[in-house]
Amino acid sequence: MQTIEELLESKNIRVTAMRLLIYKFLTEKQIAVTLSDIENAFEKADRTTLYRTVKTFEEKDIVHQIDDGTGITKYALCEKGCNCEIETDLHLHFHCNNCNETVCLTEHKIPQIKVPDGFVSENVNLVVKGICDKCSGQ
Amino acid sequence: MQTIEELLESKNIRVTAMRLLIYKFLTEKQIAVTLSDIENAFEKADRTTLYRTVKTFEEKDIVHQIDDGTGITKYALCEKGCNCEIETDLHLHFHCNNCNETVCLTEHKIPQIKVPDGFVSENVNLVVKGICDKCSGQ
DNA sequence: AAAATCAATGCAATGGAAGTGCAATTACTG
DNA sequence: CAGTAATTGCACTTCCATTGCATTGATTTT
Repeated sequence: MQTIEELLESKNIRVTAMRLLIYKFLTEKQIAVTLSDIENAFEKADRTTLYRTVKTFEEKDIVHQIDDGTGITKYALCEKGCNCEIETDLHLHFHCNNCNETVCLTEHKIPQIKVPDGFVSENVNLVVKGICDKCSGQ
Repeated sequence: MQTIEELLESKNIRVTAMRLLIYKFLTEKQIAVTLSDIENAFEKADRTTLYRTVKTFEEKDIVHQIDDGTGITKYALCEKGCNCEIETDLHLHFHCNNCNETVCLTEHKIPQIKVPDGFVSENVNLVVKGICDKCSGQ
């Protein structure tokens, strides 16, 4: 079990107060968050800083970007089983039409998608929309 | 074989010169187009008109919206086999990282996606990225 | 056919999100 | 401790989506 400081250092990311806070925020949220979500959580910090922090995390494969079809890019921590640095990894995300939350279903692998002759598949983005477990249970 | 006029009327859309032109443009393009694409094709027309025309087509299930991950929404004509009015229809689109074009692969059905207990799947958006047939053939 | 009604179009403006340049600050290195 | 490099904050810019309102055009009613 390594600390957040150790994790950042192992990824060659300079440890700053801001980065620790944002990382902590991401671990607490179990869902994918937008930049605005982070912005609302840290009203003191500048939006650009948050933007660039997340971009840094993304470059270093600490978070991955999610396009769930809402038009707003979301970010989520890469967990064990999330090999998003590998181009061919299949990202499966679930977007709830009710609560508008998006979760990563990293443990749910999806089958290989066949494409017609001549097409070369490099990456797959799969977003399932519907009602999530929290909303369907009510 | 029905004319465009008849098609629009059957969908309760008033026939105007603009709408006929835009529909014709969409049939000629075999790929999904952005609003800007349409704008460039009709420089005389106002952007708002084009926007609202496409939105009207979308409401009446003449075109469907595609989110291919470029951040810009694209539109494509619904063809036979494209039952996008049906919530459970699987939209499979291919986005070429080389020429930046997006095509509908309506004839390529994808397998049922399993989601964890408690989750209810209503809709699936699947975008495959890679190199399209035109670009890979070069 | 003219008047009245309703939809479609064009113009102007707004809003939201992504991204950039630069100066100031903060953290590392020798 | 001085110098260097990275980080942060502020001010802008850009791009696309969207809306309000006035005007034009088409359809219906009398």
